[in-house]
Amino acid sequence: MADKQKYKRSKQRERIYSLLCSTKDHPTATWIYSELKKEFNNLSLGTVYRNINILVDQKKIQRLQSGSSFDRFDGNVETHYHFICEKCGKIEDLPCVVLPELNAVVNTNTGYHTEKHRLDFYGFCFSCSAQ
Amino acid sequence: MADKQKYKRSKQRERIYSLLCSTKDHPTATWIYSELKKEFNNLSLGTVYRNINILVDQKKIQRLQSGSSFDRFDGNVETHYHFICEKCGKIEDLPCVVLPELNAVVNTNTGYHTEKHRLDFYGFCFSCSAQ
DNA sequence: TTAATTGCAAACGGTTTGCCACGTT
DNA sequence: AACGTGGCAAACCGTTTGCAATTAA
Repeated sequence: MADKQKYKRSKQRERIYSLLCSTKDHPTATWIYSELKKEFNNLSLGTVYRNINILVDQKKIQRLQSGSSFDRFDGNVETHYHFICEKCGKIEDLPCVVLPELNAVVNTNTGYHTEKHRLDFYGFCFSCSAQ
Repeated sequence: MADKQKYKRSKQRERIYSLLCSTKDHPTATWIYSELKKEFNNLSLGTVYRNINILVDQKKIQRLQSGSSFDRFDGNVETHYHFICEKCGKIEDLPCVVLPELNAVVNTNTGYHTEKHRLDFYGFCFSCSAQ
């Protein structure tokens, strides 16, 4: 995933991409694998993961994930928002007012009913932006 | 983690809880383990995980995580918000307007600089709330 | 005494990676 | 020819779990 990598075309990657664009679901790697296994008899899960990472690197698809790979825990159970450093992964509490009216926006403008949301802001923390 | 489980006290759990309350960082299980290993010589990581889950179950702490355990991917790289079903884990796109002014709120009211955020709403999807 | 908790080690499950053959340029 | 890609299987790593011994109620 180096910066100056030259990617070549591959049928598998193109199908993964078109498959992801053709659905409004938010597929998992395993689902993509089982779908494309029908077309590519010898497809392996490793290939799916490798290509997904390339596509994310190319910014053609996005990974829906909170940030770091392991769970983090918070002794503060009150709703509050977080600032997540895109470089070091540090999570900091935001001294911001929580906006319960966001729930109301969703409840009146969509068919969904919600009473809870999660809001994370991304950027560089002080020490990382100083570097 | 059944509903009518009666939890007994344990020194380890009480220290995990007080440790989580004493810091504004958002520790990982491994960090908690290495801190408390100093006090409990034979502490094991399994104990930390078990007690974390109990504390989450008791709603004394919160787990900072997006939802399901495996990554999901989206062919739509435009910023958009999601509705996540708390029961089945399904992720759906919200036909909502994105609110770039939320970034401005953070940038003017806190010391942080952000140009990107992620907003997830939680609730029950149509089929799960029908049940 | 009963049942929850612990430490230990093995198992789990999603993801990554090393290797070598194959495909693209 | 040079090098990215695929398939396969093993490795990785955070988390969970089975078990026997310990501890709280």
